[in-house]
Amino acid sequence: MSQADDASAEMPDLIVPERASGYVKGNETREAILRTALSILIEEGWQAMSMRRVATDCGIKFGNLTYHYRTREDLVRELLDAVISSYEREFTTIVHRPDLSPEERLDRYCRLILDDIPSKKTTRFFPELWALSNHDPFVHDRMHELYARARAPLGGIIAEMRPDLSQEERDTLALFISFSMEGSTMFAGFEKPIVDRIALIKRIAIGSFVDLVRNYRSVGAE
Amino acid sequence: MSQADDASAEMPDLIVPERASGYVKGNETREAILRTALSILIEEGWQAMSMRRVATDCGIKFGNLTYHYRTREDLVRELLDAVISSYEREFTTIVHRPDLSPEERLDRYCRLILDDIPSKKTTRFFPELWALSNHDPFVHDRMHELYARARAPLGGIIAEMRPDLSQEERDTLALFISFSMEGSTMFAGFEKPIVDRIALIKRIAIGSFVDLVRNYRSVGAE
DNA sequence: ACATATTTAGGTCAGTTGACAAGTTTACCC
DNA sequence: GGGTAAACTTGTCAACTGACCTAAATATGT
Repeated sequence: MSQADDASAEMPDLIVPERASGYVKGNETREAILRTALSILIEEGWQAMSMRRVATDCGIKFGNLTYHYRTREDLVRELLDAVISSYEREFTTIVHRPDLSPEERLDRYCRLILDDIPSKKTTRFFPELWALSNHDPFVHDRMHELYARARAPLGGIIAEMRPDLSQEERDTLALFISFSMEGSTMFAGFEKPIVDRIALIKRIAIGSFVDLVRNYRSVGAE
Repeated sequence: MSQADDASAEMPDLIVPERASGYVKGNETREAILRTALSILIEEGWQAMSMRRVATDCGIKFGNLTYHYRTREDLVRELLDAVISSYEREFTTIVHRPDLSPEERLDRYCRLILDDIPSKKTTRFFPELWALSNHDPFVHDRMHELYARARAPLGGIIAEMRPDLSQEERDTLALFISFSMEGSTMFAGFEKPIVDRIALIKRIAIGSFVDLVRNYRSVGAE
């Protein structure tokens, strides 16, 4: 369960779209390229991730890199897609346990996300993504697509707990819970000030979310 | 000059440390430089904010810019400090109203922050700051210093409401409320998907926070 | 008005960047 | 094994970056 340690920070999960060329070498190289690029992005940030730097760190020639990714934007797009896809997979294969009560599943969902926050990959990657999404419509759309998908199971749980609420209210509750946890990245993330208090944070957060969904009163209701 | 005018029109607040040289022209120029730099940062992101670009947009010569800020890092540091200082001032001159109940002050505090989220300056600046803080210790420390200061009044309110709690628990409650609101930036910020639901967001968030502080139970207490 | 410190202009410099255009080598299929 | 497409190498290109340096213009205190 502990994602903070080991090599997961340096060799993060990546879902690389295979190119149907019949050759395997190219796909391997592309995966190596994306892994290297992500590593640089995580370790040193956006500006350090130049094409030449990626090629050098990856151990391939610059020309070879430009063969696989003709422009830098091509590389960036596929990198973001690969990383985002890995999170999608992580979040869709969960909380499908009809034996648990909605409250228990809400607890597990939040715990899963909060457990992931302190990982180096998550702490470093998402702020870069947020910043980039402010200036790149493609990144913006792709990112919110991911968030909507990651939020979906939460919406389902809330719908079970509160069938009396409107769709909009349920969606907004899910959204609030979701971005509340995202906000912890800068404080409870990797090498952040309060990593030691993360257990208490989890207790407060999850308790608050469960209470919120259970006791939320609609605008009109009195 | 045109860019600088745009900048001053959209984000008036910027606290530029005056350099005690007796000359006023230089201070004016430095303010114009920082305003221009912030404008570029907000409009086009980090990498677009080169020294030459700042000089051009500011309407001054490149050499003049390098006179005022010998290196790019000097410029960046003073820019971040200037912007952060403006937020500090904004957040410390509030909620000093003994006539209001703690609950009301908590409400106002949260409302103040949430009202600021959709502004272009806040939506664009902070993600850049978060990303940068992951790779620059100076930015990291300065940022968390700001957050700690902005969180202080919240801690005071919570202390009034819950004198039974330990310092750590109160601090962590304040932290949770604080970063919960920060997380809304990517979703309820400027030109973000759900700006139209922001009223409901505020209702949910503030209601949830008030309930949390009121009803939070310590770990040991049963 | 003068002397002095501050501010601005102009230019040079080496280094890096991304895109591109040839080539050569390698891997795969029949 | 030979043919072909993919994978890779090598080199060039213009553009841009930040740091630096010197001289001119300007503002300030007296």
